[in-house]
Amino acid sequence: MNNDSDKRKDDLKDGDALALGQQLCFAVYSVAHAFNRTYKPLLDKFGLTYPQYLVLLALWQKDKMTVKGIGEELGLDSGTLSPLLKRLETAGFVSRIRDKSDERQVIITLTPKGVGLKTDAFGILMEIGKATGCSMEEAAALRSALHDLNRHLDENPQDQSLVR
Amino acid sequence: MNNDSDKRKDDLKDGDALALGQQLCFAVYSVAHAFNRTYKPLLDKFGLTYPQYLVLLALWQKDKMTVKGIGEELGLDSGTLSPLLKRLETAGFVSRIRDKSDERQVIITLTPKGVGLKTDAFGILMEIGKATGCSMEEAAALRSALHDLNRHLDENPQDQSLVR
DNA sequence: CAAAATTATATTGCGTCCAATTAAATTATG
DNA sequence: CATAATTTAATTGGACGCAATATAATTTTG
Repeated sequence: MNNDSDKRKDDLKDGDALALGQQLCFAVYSVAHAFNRTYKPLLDKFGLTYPQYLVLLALWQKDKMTVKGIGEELGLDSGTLSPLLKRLETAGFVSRIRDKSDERQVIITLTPKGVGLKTDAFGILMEIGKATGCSMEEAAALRSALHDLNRHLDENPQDQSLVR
Repeated sequence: MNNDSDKRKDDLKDGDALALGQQLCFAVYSVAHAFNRTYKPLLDKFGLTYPQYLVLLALWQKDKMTVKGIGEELGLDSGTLSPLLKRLETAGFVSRIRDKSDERQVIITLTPKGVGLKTDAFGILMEIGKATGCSMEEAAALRSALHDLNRHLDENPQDQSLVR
């Protein structure tokens, strides 16, 4: 059923706030995919996926972390990491050894092959740097803005409707 | 303090360029996950996932798109969209009808239920806006920077190392 | 027109992701 | 010190995301 005010519903002053192009979340979503596409051919040479590469980045900073420790660094849980780490182990980049003093924990350690890959990572870093088209300063500024955004989103009070 | 030669082993000029915190890609990756976590409780109320919500956003802008058309809007292929759209159909948000004039194409159309959800989407938009902690201007600036980055990454010449 | 090439969608397989559950080990408590 | 509560990983199931392949419809070309 029509009336003469049909059109008004979607003429909000600023165009349509629900347009994909106006959504910050979609911009982030798209860039995340774009990074993935850019990394893929570089990481394929080593048989790595991007999340696997992130785990190696974490281990190059601090070797011998537990699964939980890696999860905290990357924001991933054991549901993601357990199978991922098994694949890294099968590929020979890390070892998984249960902590003798606390058998609940599994210590992830870089193998020599895993350590050796760090050298190649600088090449990847360079390629990605070029691909972004950002200067160091631009990249730093963008990173900073994203860190702030991340902090805000994570501080977001969880859904209160279910909290007694 | 220690002997000044101690720290030389890993001082590649600017600290460690491979640190997770210094990687723009990881900042983007983390924010994408953070957005997902923020959206989840809001979308759960409607039984939607975030990618499904993106499809609806696209259809609210332009209804009756083909699978390919939606894929171009969102940067997704049929491997992702075919099952996703079936779930949206099963949930009653869209219909999938093969184009009579070109039976290769499937036209995705919003059902009344799918159209009706647009009203609720404004509420979600508001919640997300609050959660970002960004002003309109900050969000617009960040979006713009991300669009530039996206463009650069997608323009990145494909791996030339295999091309002779 | 018939064969070949192209296009649009669907399917399969693998690797994330996350929620929920399970199992084992450790710590806290009565 | 025995049991309850907590902690850590692993597992399971559902949903992306993408590469590779398959299938059917359309267009191109010889």
